[in-house]
Amino acid sequence: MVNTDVYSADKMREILTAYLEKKAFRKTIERYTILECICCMPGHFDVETLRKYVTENHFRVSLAAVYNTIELLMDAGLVVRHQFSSRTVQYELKCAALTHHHVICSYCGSVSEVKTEKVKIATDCKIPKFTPEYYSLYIYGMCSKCKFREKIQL
Amino acid sequence: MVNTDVYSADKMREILTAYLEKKAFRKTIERYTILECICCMPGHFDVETLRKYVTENHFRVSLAAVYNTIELLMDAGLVVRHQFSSRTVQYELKCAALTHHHVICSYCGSVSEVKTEKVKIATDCKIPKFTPEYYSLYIYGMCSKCKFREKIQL
DNA sequence: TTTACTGCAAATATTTTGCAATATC
DNA sequence: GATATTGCAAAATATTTGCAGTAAA
Repeated sequence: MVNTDVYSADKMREILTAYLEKKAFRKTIERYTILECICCMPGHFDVETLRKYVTENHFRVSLAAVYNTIELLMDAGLVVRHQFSSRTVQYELKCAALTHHHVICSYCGSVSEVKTEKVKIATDCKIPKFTPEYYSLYIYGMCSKCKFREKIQL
Repeated sequence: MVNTDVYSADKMREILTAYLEKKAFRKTIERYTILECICCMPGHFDVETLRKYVTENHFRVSLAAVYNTIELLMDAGLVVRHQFSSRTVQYELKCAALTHHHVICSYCGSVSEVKTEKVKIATDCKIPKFTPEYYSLYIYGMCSKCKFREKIQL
């Protein structure tokens, strides 16, 4: 059973600390600040938006540090990556991502969400030689706007 | 109910033709050749590999045409995009993708597959204002190799 | 004949890397 | 004090675009 609670910023800081200690990585201000900022950002974000947010609200960080840190936070299990369309890579707090799946309109590219409880994923067989930790489901289709647009053009 | 048959190359050519006619796009040799080549390629492929394959086996196509055509084939519902890791965008025939979900090791990045029938996805509620057409499920976790590696290091 | 599509090369966007400076351990 | 991590800028990579030429309708 996967835990779908949204963690507090405190809890996440603890997880990051435990991860850094286990891996013997350094506890830099940048790493904690970037995590802090991610916790403050609502929903999805991209690298540029995150960097702007950090820089404006706290202090200057280099692009390299942002990329490094996101990679590290993904490895620590705190952040996940999404690629909804070819252009933009987006990220999201993993504990937030666990609460919903993504619903993507193939026609206009709009992204919405559906609560995890409303979708059941059941693996009949255990996957051989694999221990699942996280399911990421993307539901593609046509949103009502595009459906309407299609209708009136016929 | 989603059709999970793997189409023949003929069937796909027909689908492409119907799509091009409906949209009043032109039937260029490049479009048919690229689709043909995709049908010959086993499993996933990236833009560069596809282009190399087309060029080596048939005739020279520009990168721009490859990008254009992949975009078009995705719109036609013949091809889907995957992004398993940050580096590589991969594509796959949609009718092939429908037969399996992707199982990705978060630690070493290896990608394997699990048959669609072995995983049940059930939406309890209809998704409001949305018509689903295609489900894409990524199962992240730890493969046996990484599990073993982790074990012997403890 | 018209113009959508291609090829080519340049432009843009995104991500990574090398190296010196800095901060953590 | 040793060195992992940062900042910066340059390099590498991936994708898009402008324009002239070609070919589909």
